[in-house]
Amino acid sequence: MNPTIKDVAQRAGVSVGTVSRVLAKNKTVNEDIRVKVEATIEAIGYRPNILGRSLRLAKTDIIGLVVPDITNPFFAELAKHVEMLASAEGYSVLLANTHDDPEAEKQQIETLLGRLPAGLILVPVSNSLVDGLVAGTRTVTVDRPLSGHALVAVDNRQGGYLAADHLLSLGHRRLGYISGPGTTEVSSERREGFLRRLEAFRQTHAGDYVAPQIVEGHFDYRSGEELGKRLLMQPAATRPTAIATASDQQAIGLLRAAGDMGVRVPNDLSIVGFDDIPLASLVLPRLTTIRQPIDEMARLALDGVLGSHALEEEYKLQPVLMRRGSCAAPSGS
Amino acid sequence: MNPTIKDVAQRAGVSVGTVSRVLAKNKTVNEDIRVKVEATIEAIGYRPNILGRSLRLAKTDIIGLVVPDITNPFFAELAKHVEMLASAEGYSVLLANTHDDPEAEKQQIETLLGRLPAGLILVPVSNSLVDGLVAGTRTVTVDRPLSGHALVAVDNRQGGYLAADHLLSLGHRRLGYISGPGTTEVSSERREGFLRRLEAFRQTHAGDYVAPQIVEGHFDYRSGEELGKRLLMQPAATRPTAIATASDQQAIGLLRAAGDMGVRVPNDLSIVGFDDIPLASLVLPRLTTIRQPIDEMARLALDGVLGSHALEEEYKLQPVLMRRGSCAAPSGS
DNA sequence: TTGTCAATATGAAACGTTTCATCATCCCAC
DNA sequence: GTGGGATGATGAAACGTTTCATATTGACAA
Repeated sequence: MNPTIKDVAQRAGVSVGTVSRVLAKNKTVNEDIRVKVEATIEAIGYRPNILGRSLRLAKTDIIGLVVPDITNPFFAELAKHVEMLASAEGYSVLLANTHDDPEAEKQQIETLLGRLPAGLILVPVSNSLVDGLVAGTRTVTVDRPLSGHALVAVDNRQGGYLAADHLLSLGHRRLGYISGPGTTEVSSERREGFLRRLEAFRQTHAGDYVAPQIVEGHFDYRSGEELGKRLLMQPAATRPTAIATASDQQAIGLLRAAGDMGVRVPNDLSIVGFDDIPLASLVLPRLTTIRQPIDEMARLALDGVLGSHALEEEYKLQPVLMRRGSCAAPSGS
Repeated sequence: MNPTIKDVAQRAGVSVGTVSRVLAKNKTVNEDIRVKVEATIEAIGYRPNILGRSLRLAKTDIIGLVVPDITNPFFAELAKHVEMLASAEGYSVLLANTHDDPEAEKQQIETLLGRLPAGLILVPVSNSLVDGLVAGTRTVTVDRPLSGHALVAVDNRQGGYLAADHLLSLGHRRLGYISGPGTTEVSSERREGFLRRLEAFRQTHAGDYVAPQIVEGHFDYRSGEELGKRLLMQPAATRPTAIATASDQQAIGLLRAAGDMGVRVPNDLSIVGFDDIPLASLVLPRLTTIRQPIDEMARLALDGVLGSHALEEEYKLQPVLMRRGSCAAPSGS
């Protein structure tokens, strides 16, 4: 088997306690001995057994990361940043997928907690608190709130607001909105922000105001495509000249629907997405979208989980509008 | 703190050894006692401490998964399947990104090995063997080979062959090929397969044969776009009527380049990708591509790592051509 | 010389399991 | 009634650390 601290101690002619203190770096240890022990460690290729240490210290160097679906580019991006930052601090990341299933989520979180992680970063799918979640582990939720826990998220209302504002200022009046599942807070906040801006517009331009057409589905490509078709299937006179979506995936699905139906973007239809996933700037046309500063979110989440200070309740970040090629003034104007 | 096995033993009036045997399920234990112990466990909410167990057993329930970039849809898909299968077997997945950097890879693998994983699933970026990697942990590489280790991969030559075959049979003669980095085996195999089919064609249709135009870059979107532009910038008379790529990301980049330059797909240009990432069937037009059976690859990799049988050297899977909308007969015909 | 203090090494306990060699019961055959 | 198997519980050791109380040493002051 691998050499243990005992082997090092024996070979270096000191006690295991001393070796341990050498390992701990900051402890006071006689220089000569330190050198000898370090040489021995090098010589026999000793690597501390992390299990022994963790058992003794009753904590691990592991961060649990629970996401609905790692295949979703937004969460993949989150995972990448979390992993980068965590490994820079000597932590490893344990990945779990919930597939948007509350039952699976509960299961996953429970086995994760069983591994005594240093902290948990969670994108929750349900509001059902897992037993012991509150008590035990430092937990930060990302993107979606979970009562009783710190949340790192973008200001979704502001995001929806920006999308509507951009389209209105380009001159669009007949707007469509492709929403995410009505049950999720994220989704309703984005929609709310969108509607709030429209409402403000109505206050000042009552005559010019047109009620938006809203459809609702999932956050994924397919849903964007289907709902997009539904909105675009109308005669040109009533069909929206611009559509905002609750996710870039939806927006890309919508792009596809538009292409299928011969609706040109941005000439006949303007589109603004949400998230700014990497692909957003690679589709044709490049997608105008509301960017979530996901690197910043990862950093805050990890700081929250690893930091020793008390957890804030909410870290709301400001989304920003990325103007690209999928929006233009309506063709009539 | 959490209740320990000692608490259970004490409360149930038995020894810790007995509780342990109850936990082990398959051991012989008196029925009454079993019931009482289980009740006690339930009553005080005892959860075995996994660190104590792992230390004693000198092994963990953790699978290390090392990929170049979790943001790449292909690896995200791999991670999803590995995680699903692993968690069904009671294992958790530790995720590490190497960013295609050999130094980072070495670092990541070393800290991973320090955690004594039950096995390692690795998409290697370099051929430098990590010390102790061979000796210690059951390791399976995926997608790319690493000498001395089991490999799960698609038959890349066959994939390239299929792509060329499809394009030839549609009537294309002036072919282009966008390759991945020449240094990677995966990339050269795909290209090789492509060229082999062309060579066979030349044998039988020497007069009809045109040498393919080959460009080389990275596997990502951007590279596909740039290299695509380079190929398409030629006058229509010499420009390829069909291009195969080494990845779907490249193909999607190429799609974008074509769109930018007013080259219509599939009318003016046929495209066939490689991988069949989820997005492939969602772009417009839907991408004809060489599919890697990634779920199967994940299953084989996990079986290899967890199974007790000796590791095979190679599991080569057969890729399959997915005919979708990005290919058509050349417009002249 | 003795006492004191600082510096630093030591040994053992503790973390929570599993396992193995013992030990206690009980039942049955003779 | 005794011997001997089964059956099943027990106690202790072991896994590899860290830490804490204790021991050792040397220097220096009184």
